[in-house]
Order: sequence, then C-alpha cells, then structure tokens
Amino acid sequence: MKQDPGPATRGRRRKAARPGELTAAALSLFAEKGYAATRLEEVAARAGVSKGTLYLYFDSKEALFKAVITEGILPVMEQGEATFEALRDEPDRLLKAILAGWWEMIGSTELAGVPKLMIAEARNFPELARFYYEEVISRGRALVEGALRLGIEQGLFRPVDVPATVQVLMAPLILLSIWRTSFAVCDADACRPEKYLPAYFDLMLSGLRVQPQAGA
Amino acid sequence: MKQDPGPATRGRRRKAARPGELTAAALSLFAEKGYAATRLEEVAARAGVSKGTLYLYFDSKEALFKAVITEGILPVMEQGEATFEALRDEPDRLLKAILAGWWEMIGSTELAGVPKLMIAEARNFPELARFYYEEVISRGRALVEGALRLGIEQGLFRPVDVPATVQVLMAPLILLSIWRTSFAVCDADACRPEKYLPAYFDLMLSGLRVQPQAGA
DNA sequence: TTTTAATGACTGACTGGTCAGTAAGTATAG
DNA sequence: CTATACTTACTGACCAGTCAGTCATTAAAA
Repeated sequence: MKQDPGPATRGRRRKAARPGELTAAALSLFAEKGYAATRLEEVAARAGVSKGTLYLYFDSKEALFKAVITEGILPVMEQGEATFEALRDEPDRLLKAILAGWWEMIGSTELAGVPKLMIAEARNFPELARFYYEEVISRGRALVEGALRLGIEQGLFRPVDVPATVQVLMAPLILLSIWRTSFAVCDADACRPEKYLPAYFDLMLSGLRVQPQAGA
Repeated sequence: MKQDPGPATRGRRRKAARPGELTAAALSLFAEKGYAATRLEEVAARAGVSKGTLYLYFDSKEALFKAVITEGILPVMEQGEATFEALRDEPDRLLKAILAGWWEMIGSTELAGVPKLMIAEARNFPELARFYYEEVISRGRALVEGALRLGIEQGLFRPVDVPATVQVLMAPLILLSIWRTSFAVCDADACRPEKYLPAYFDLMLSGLRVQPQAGA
C-alpha cells in the first residue's frame, strides 16, 4: 500500500480521511486475527501510514478498538429505525425488510467483523460491552420485536414468546455472518448466502405465520 | 511423614490427573479472555501448579490450545452418533434429541467455550480449523441432516433444502451458547435457556412440520 | 519562518519458553 | 530402623523476543 499518486506524499495530506481509513484497516485486522493478536504497526501499514500517525488520531489501542465498534454500526441502526417507520403497516414485509437489511448492510459486509469482535472481547472490555448492548443490541431487538408484535396483533403471526423469538430469528443471520469471517476457507459451501438465506426465510416465516401456506 | 501410597494420591504427585486439570483451566481462561490474551502463568495457577509444570505436559501454548479443542468435543460426537442409531425410526423425536443433547452436553456447559474459541481463532490456526471442521462440524451436521432426511422421507417434515436448513437449525443453539460466555453480564435475561429453548423448538418445528399444529 | 502532518528509531513492560535446583517418594543395604 | 543413593513431579528465577506507546526529527504547506 503506497501513497496514492497525489501531488504531496508527506506533510499535510488528508487529515479528515485518516480516521476512517485507520478504523477500516483495524476492523479487518481485528476481525481476522483478534484484538490482542493484531499489531498496531500492521494496522497503520494497511492504512498506508506509519505507527506514529495512528497515535495522532487515537490515544491508544483500546481507543481505536472502541472507535471501530461504535463508528461502524451506529449509522446503520438509524437507517433500520427509518425502515421501521416506512413499513409499519405491512408487518410481514417489515420483518423481512429489517432482517434482510441487516444482512445487506452488516452481515454481508466488512462490518460483520463487529459482532464477531464484540462476542470475542466483551469480557475484556465490559464497559464497551455495556455500551454496545444498550446502543446496538437493544435497539436492534426493539425493531424486530416491534415488527413481530405488529404482525401478531394483525393476526399474521402466531402468538409466540416475542423476546425469545426475536433472538431465535436473529441468530442464524448473525452466526452466518461470523462464520464467513472464520470458516470460509474450510467451509466455502456453507458460506454461500444465496442458498442459506432462502432456506432461512422459508423456515422462519413458515414457523411464524398462522397460515402454513406462503411464498418465498 | 508417611502418606498413603494408594492410587488416589493427595497433594502433589498426580501425573495422571494433571493434563485434564490444565486443559480445563485453559479452556475457561481461553473462553473468557481469548487465546492471545491468556497468560500461561494464569492457566497454571488456576490448575494449582507452576508454569514450569505446564511445560512438562504440553510442548507449547499452541499444543495446549489444540488439546483443549480436541479433547473436549470428540467424546461428545460419539455419543451423538449413538443417539442417532437409537432413535432412527422416530425422526422428529430424533431431531429434537440431537439438538437438545447438543445443548445439554456442550452448549450449556463449559465446553461452550470450544465453538467460541474455534470461531475466534480459526484464521490464526488454519490447520486446526480444518481438523475441527472435518471431525466436529461435518460429523455434527451429518447427524442433523440424517434426522431431517428421515423425517422428510416419512412425510413428517416439509421437503426443505436439507444442508442449508441444518445450519439454520443449529445456529440459534450455537449462538446462544456463545452469547452466554460473552454477554451474560449485560444480558442476563436473554441467557435464560428455559425461555429461549421452548421458543426455539416451537418456531423451528412449526416451520419444519407438514402440519402446522403441534405440541412442544 | 512558522505550523503541522508524518515518521520511525527507541524504550519499557510483558510473556512464552527454559533449566538448574528442590524435595517428596522409593529402593536397597547394613 | 537408619542411612544412602536414586528417581521424578514440580518449582520459579531467568532470558530473549515482542509490541504498545513516545518523541526528536523531517518536510510539506501556509
């Protein structure tokens, strides 16, 4: 990774763009190797700068880690909440849109590393874990719960245990996204979402709907 | 001071029992802090010995890690395969027995740390990941696939995409087991399996059965 | 010239791995 | 029973390598 062929190779360059480049590099390395096994020199190299530059933007490895977690996901939550408002009168389409949207914006992207990282490091960063739980997990669950409750009220879905069912619904998506960043080499077949996702929606919506008949 | 020279020794001198004590200590620390962040001195201390003793039984940190992974899970696989043979003429009970058995023997125990560890470290130990994939994941999937196929043949289950559905079926169990070792502090409520598991079986079996109505 | 982005050699703390030494136990002799 | 020589599970101080974090220096930009 050399500097792009801009006019200046040193000195003031791209102060505004640096933090994002660094967090992107850090995310992919943290997701691949884990937090402790990732060297900051490697993060900096992947972002095209030196280690010292990294410390101009982040106070410590832990601060970089927190930035990776919070910056990547929070914008997505807001879009999810907008989707909710747009489709609240068609709960089954809404539910599918939320779940598919999560897959498209997080699960199938580099951001899939964020849930993997939080699971691996929650015990090492309890304060960050609590923040993530409240600002991401709880808000995400509230969206799915809302869709589920609307669907039950309208008689589309069976009257299931809503909070527990929300977790069951999300689990296959989350695990697939993690799986792809871990076992893709061994298990290329299972990591093809074009086969997995239809089977997922089919099984879940069949289990949820009052009427057994449903199209994909 | 004379001590009983019987086979059940006390205090020092427990060559036979040490490896298991060390792998148990290592599993709980690896699962809590991650592989790289776990210090061997702490593993040894938790097992009640010194660091030097650890090296009498394992050649390196990596060798200890491999022992943790392989020793814990392989015995469980064999029991699962025995269950399969015992119930092959009642596919719906068989499926539930396999999934519930996984939960009881792995998901709800300390061994839940093993899948968490393999997911976190697969990219750092590709050779071990391949072994795990072939000896644990593939064999486990084969069991669930077998139960699913038997049920479809007998007309109990809908004709779903079997390999993809197997993954969807396993995912909520695996993710819950991992969740409990990561977010239990933040999310005590979601980690209560007595609420989660019934909702899981209800949703999955409702989605799978040909007839929509069924008791848990 | 002054300011500021960027560098990379350096350091200090930490940890995987080693090994000379300790002591509990055993065997044999006297 | 005592003494002596031997075995071995175990210890912990130590070494060598690694890496997060620092800072004097450099060079482009203003």
